[in-house]
Amino acid sequence: MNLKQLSEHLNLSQTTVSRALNGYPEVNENTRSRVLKAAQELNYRPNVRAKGLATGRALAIGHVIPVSSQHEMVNPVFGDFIAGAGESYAHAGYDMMLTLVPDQEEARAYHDIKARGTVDGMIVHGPAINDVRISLLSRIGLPFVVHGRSTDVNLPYSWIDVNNRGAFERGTQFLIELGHRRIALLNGLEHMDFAFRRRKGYETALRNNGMSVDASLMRSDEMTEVYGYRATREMLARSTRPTAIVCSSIIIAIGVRRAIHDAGLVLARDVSIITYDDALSYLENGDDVPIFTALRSSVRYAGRQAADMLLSLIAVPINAPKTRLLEAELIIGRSTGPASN
Amino acid sequence: MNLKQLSEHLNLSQTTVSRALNGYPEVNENTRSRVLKAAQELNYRPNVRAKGLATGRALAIGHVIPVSSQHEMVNPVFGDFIAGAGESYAHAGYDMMLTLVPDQEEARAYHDIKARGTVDGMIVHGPAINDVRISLLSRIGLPFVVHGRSTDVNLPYSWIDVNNRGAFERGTQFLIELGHRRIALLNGLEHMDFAFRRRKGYETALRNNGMSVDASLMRSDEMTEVYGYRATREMLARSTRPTAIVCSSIIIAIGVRRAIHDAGLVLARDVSIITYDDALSYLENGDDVPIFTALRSSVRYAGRQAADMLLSLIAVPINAPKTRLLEAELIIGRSTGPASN
DNA sequence: GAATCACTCCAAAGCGCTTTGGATGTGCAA
DNA sequence: TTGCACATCCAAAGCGCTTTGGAGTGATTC
Repeated sequence: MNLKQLSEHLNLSQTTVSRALNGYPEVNENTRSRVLKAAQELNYRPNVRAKGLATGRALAIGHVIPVSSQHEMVNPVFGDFIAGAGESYAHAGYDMMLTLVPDQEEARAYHDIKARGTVDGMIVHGPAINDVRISLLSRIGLPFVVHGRSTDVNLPYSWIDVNNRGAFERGTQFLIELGHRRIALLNGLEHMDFAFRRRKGYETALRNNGMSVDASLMRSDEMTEVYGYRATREMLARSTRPTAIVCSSIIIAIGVRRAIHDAGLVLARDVSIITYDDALSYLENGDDVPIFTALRSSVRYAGRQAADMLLSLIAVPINAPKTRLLEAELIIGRSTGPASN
Repeated sequence: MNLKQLSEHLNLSQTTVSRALNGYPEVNENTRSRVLKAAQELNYRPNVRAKGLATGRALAIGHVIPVSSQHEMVNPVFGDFIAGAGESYAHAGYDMMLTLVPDQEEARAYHDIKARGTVDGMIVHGPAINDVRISLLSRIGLPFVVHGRSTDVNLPYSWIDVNNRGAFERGTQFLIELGHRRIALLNGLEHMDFAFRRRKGYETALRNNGMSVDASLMRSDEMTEVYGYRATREMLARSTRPTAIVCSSIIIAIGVRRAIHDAGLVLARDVSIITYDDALSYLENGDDVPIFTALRSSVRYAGRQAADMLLSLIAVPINAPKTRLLEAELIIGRSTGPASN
């Protein structure tokens, strides 16, 4: 069933039917309801490609998912972010287009996508420090929203981010107030902007309290369970082991907990953990009482906000960049306690 | 830069340029290389929408992601499956289109997608027992591949699946041979086909060994860490607690491990765990020595295979349904030991 | 020398929609 | 009655591509 058939069936022109369906004023209300009724009954759906060709809009949003080429790893927060964004797209009648790209090829991928004309806008995932993609996309002229920010980029651009620095400063401060002095940081890869900011927050808290920053207590890697385990096992084997560990992901924290158990130590009593928590649907941080003391911010919510932001940028393109800074909340769970020595 | 501009720049017709770019024979090789060179230099990319309109093909594959409406949960294996599939699509020049749909509305979603004409084929995720979507898609006439199978559907259809039943039979048998007699099952939701088959496998192993199936040792729910924790805590509190637990997901197993620790018990010595492991990139089951004894099959690999299968079905539509049954391998880790009593 | 053929190329139609630029009809003021 | 505004509708162009149905040119065949 296409427009032509529908309009013949109604004895109307394609013009009128099209206008009736798209809510234009120059059509009689009786006619409009006739059209809508018939469209409903005949299960008519406009062909998106044709519509896109005619309007120049693709009615789709692109997500370029960087896949770590060394680790072949997809960021686990991705599913929930997408779930949030998908809700907004569905409401607005937009499709979501995914492209998975090895992280070095991202720049080319954006060019391709622009040239192919399959999307009206993009969400940029996983910004690094001084990320080239931002100036690239600005030049390309495709509306975009960054999930995160990029330190050292001084172009204006739209983003939604969590206050990573503030969150980690607060989390670290919390541990310091519990008496901890040897506090380790198991961070994500620090060329990533979020990880960079988290380290800054961690360091700020230490310095604010007159403590020195000890490089041997800081790690930076792809955020897996095994990483958390190994790094912790190694640190706990030292003569002066850390009494608290700050993790950049609940998955790391799970590995840390395993290492603590394996070492015959008790969580919260011997070693405290505080972790960042993206509130992933399948990795809820406990139910009534949180497992981990955590800095929580829902990545799903961020996805929905990012999508809304992008859709409004597309609707009114003259807009100045929009930004939104979310605060993570500190959740007290059962993984922290006063320093043991 | 579009075809018209490119062809004017080359002093050729659009026809010839189009044919040169698409590898048709009726064009002089000198001309073709001239065209290719110019296209390269001018960074020409055909507009996908226009191409799709003209050919009737969308050059995109649809994935409808069911979102559990009660739990707002996105299946965590999804990211890795997509990563695998994405590799195949990229090679073939296909885009990937995602639609997130509350699980009750799935049927309508497929109709919409077909009518909108945005995709050439679909991957069906998370099939239930007797899943209506299979007959629906057959009727709609859109090529599709199911990730999983659907018991009680007797139409022919293409699928790729793991031998869930065999895997769980084998895993349970392994525990029985270690002397376990009270073996619990923490399964996924059993209206889902994979979970149904897993239970069958588990029960088969018990029966084969003359053991009875004890409903109080079986749970079925959304596969989260908290579920694993709660169910285990509750079972361990009984007078006759299970000595081994079979889990349908490594995330459940992580919750189970936590409950075992919390109960003051020791993994493998007091309680054994064997789990299904999708080989998720961010939840690797340890490195050298696996954390959990597991039935492992890479969901990423399945994604790639599913995509290849679908692309070949699209290329040669007359094909009979393709099917592929993967075997999970049994990995011996440190979560299993002889029964303690 | 005419007919045939292979090789190259092109003009134009068509994919399903939107949108421009009227056309037609009606009511009302002058 | 004329003129005009307004409401309602339509024909046709155009979005960027593919593909059909030739057309032109030498070379080959008889």
